[in-house]
Amino acid sequence: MSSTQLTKKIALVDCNSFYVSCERLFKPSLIKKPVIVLSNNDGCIISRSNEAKDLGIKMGDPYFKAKDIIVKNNVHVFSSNYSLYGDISRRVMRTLKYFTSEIEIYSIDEAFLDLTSFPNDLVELFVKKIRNTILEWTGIPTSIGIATTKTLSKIANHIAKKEKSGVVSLVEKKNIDPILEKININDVWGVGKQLTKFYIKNGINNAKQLKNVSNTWIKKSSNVLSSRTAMELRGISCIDLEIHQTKRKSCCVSRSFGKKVENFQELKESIVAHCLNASEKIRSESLLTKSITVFIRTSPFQNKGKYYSNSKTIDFPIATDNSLEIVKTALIALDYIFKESFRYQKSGIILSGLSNLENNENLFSSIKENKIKNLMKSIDYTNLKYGRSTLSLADAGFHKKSNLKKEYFSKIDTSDFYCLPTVRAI
DNA sequence: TCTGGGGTCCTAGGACCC
DNA sequence: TCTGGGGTCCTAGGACCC
Repeated sequence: MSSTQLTKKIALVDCNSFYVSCERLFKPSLIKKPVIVLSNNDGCIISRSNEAKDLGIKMGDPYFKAKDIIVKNNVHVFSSNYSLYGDISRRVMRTLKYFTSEIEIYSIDEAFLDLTSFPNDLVELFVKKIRNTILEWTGIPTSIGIATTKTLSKIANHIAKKEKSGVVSLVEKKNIDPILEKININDVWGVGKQLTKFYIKNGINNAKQLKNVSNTWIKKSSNVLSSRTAMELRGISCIDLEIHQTKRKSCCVSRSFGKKVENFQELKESIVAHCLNASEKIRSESLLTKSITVFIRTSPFQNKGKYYSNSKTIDFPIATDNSLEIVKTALIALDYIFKESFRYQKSGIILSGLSNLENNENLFSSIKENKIKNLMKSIDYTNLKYGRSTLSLADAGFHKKSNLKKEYFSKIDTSDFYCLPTVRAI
């Protein structure tokens, strides 16, 4: 095998305007039209079609601030439909796995592939085939960037987004400096708001300049992560692909309220609902939690009324996945931090110190515990079969209309039989 | 009037020990 | 009355990602 065969080749596959693309699947008339998708509560803009980007609509902007542009330009608006996006995402990832098992699913719409074993001259052709297959099998357009490190593949992908072919490889490029020079420092993976400010202050404005800065200086003035980024720009791979799925270490469930909440009862109901949600999640992944954090806060954006934000963490005596115990503990924590006469905007819980159920077979497990285990199992089974919160706790409130705004919901659920479109023969 | 949700990792600083 | 220094562990908060 020649040495070129061994060049590290990492591809980053990224779905274009993913949430927008998912909505377009069911409304093809929206292709080439400006479309945006909003976050929970129709709060922020979290996905934009290229046409919407061209109108100057910014990622993360609050919806109400962009409303003028949206109305004036007839931008199509959707509330987010996460179960749809999750399902489409699984289809995309399954398609990728059909091509290679050397894959790290990085987010709902991105995956890294290790294509090192492919000959350099065939790799571009191969990813074009991948791209076409994803489009054909799922209807989702993607961009693919290939390079010798993760950070460089991000940059290749960034460029691919603007190419018609949707594919860009930097692997065989002798000198990529002219390319790196055109990449703004804040577009480099791992460089956020704070680092951007810091780098610009020190005369580092683009990826090429960061690449040429000394490691010791970066480490001294920032941290190891930043020096890794610079190394990766030099083509030295420091961030490995995580091919094997690792279990998560924490599980957070939180929501903003559609309408501000002032009374304790309503806050309590939201916390109970979050707990049931989170404990169901960790049980489905065979995890136990060591501690729970409850947090509540008022809106940080409103000047009227004072700001209040607080949290409380409580450890469990023994790691648990028992909804009842988790709820009970959460309510004790809530009692600690709740204060009257604030207009609460958000509440949430975090389960942390998660560990494997199998490694925790407890010597003291009693008949009572087995009963609880069986109860949890049947709750999960019922809710899976008949829909979320068929079985719940009285504390979560009865038949409550959820305090969540979703004005532009597409009402499509690809995992629900009753949402199948009907076709009639004429 | 209206500003999302869910993760990971690193570091500084305090507590504690010898 | 004088009052060290170094190590480890833990946690809260910050920065980053999508």
